[in-house]
Amino acid sequence: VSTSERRRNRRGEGERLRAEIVAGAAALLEETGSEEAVTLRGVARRVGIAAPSIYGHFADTDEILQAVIGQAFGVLDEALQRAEDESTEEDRLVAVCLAYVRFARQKPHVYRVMFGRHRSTEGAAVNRTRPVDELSGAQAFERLVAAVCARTERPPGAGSLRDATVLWVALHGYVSLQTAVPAFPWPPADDMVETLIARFLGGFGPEL
Amino acid sequence: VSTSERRRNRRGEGERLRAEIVAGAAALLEETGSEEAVTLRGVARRVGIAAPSIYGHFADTDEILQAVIGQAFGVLDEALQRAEDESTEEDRLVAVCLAYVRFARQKPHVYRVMFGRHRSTEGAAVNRTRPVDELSGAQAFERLVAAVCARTERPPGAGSLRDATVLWVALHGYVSLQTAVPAFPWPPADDMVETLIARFLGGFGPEL
DNA sequence: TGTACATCAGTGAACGCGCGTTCACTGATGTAC
DNA sequence: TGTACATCAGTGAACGCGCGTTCACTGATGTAC
Repeated sequence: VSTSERRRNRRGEGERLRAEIVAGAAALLEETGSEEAVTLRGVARRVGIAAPSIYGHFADTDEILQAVIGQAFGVLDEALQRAEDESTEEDRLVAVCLAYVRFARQKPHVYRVMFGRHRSTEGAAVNRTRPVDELSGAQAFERLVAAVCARTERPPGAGSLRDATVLWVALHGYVSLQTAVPAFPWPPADDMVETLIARFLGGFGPEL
Repeated sequence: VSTSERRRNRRGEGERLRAEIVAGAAALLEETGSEEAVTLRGVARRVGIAAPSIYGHFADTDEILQAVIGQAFGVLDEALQRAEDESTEEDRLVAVCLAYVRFARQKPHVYRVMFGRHRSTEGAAVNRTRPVDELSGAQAFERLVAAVCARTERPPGAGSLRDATVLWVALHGYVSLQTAVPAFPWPPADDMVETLIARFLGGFGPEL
């Protein structure tokens, strides 16, 4: 995302601007730390285009944010997959959890928007529980479930859904609070992740 | 917070408006679910006064939000204290945790603002860890520490700070995600809290 | 007890600003002949 | 190979709106005499 002069895209490559807009909005969000700073005109300035040029690709600012969120879920999933691939079954859970925490710490404000907005319109029905695999982030969550199963040496099932939920909740609480209240005396991230896993999967953490 | 006609406060009672502004801002935040909806003019409309009337009590909108947050921390602390008072040492931890969760569920958007904004300016130094008791919510946190100690039958100390941190992180993650992703198949709140505490204490939750 | 006056609580009109959105447009680029 | 043309990618100016903020003000209320 540079500030240098923009060259108009060639014919047939108009879709490139779409990607630039998403990248610009993500950068703007992460830099300012404020969702309110992500305005249509603000994004246009950041990308280096005239404001109306956005309408060719997005109907409104919310659509841009949705695209930012969607892309971020993809990046998160890739990070978890890499952690999966580069770990043994034994240390997979730690690796996946650390990758999750690292993702959240690298893009704290994008992360906050991913998991901090009330998304009541997700799917058709409101006030209705849906299967996990229909929600955004489903793939990432499934990786966590798989890593839990690898660690507890149990087959996937309702129990591992519960286990993964408990662990997810703890990881999310950790990274969110660390971003929001940096002045709190947090333990080092590795320690914290290990402790969370040990405690919430029924083992004993260090120093307990 | 009514919409009925306002009567001008009598002499010497001008401070009443301050409280009305804070209440109006909190109501507006909770109803709209959006921090962006809490504008100076919006709050004035909600309270039923002219916009400039606010300047007698607050310098800007952020000051109003700070007051809302401060008051909410007071309410949270009172709720936890009530839970303390009405419980035995044995079931104190469950009672305090449930009170925390209930508070967050009753005012989910106020809660989100309390713990979701990056407060880098808290205290003088930036990027610097501070003792817990200098942060907002310190009293509430101390109640959690005390409840953990009551349950583990250990004296307060570094270990219980760590314990309370781990539990806090889990509770916060739970209530935040439940608000943000209501479509996720969450277990009932009581089950979830019990599971979190049971796991956290190194025991075994139900169905594990 | 009455009355003039200072003060307090709050107002109404006006401003400049950035926002989202519309409209007619421009100019480069590829294509048909 | 040249040229007319359609199309594509993006622009500039303008609009109405709600916002924060200022300013001089109003009118009720308590107080001093």
